[in-house]
Amino acid sequence: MDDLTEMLKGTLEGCVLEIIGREETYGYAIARQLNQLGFTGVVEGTVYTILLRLERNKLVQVVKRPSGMGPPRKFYSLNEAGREELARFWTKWQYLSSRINKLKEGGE
Amino acid sequence: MDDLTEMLKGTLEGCVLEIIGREETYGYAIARQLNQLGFTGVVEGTVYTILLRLERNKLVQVVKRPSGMGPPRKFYSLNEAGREELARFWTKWQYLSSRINKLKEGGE
DNA sequence: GCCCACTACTCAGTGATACTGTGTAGTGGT
DNA sequence: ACCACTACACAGTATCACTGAGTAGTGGGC
Repeated sequence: MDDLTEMLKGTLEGCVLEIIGREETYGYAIARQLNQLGFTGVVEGTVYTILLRLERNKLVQVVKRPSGMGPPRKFYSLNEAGREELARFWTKWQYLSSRINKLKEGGE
Repeated sequence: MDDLTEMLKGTLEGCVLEIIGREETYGYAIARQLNQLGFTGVVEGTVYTILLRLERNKLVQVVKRPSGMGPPRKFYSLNEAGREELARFWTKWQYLSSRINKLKEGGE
């Protein structure tokens, strides 16, 4: 698939929120999961910047735990603000994608 | 609706291409049409920057015509490269939106 | 013991995009 | 003369995904 970078803007962060909302997880695993989900070309560096942003914006709770497979991992889970942000994200996605699809189907 | 700015990145240009592809039209009209289609908050300045970019990237043909209602209008229509770009845009949209919707519906 | 692959995170800098604000200008109504 | 509406351009800003370089821990092959 072509480069999706620009189209991911504004949606990738929401996708990361969704993944974290399912179960407590960490950056390296999120990156691999995204790629497995078809978000090809999303590299680790990108995921880490999003995670640091989520932390800075106080949307997640962070716990550091030893790994056994390498350096310690930072596990992320959503707090109340994060769950609200995730809900807002899906509302916006629903709104926008429906408009775009209508435009695509020839709607005026 | 909340601010859609970030989510529009990478898709708004494609939407403008789609509108131009339907019939020859001009910036001011495109801006009003977008708002009518539910893309609220998209202002004229944004549309003009996109149009100038499309022109610079040689995806459109431009014709200037007097208006009778104000200053002359710049009418845009797609050339072959523009139609190809539009097709690529919809392919990418289809790909990405399907992945995101699958994620939303709880798919792993 | 030494290198290398894999795991795991950080951070400064880049490129692309939508938006803001300001300016210019033509037409028509009061 | 003034104002509203139409119509476009352009410099500057904010945000976001990405790049590249760096730091570290674990374990396997030689």
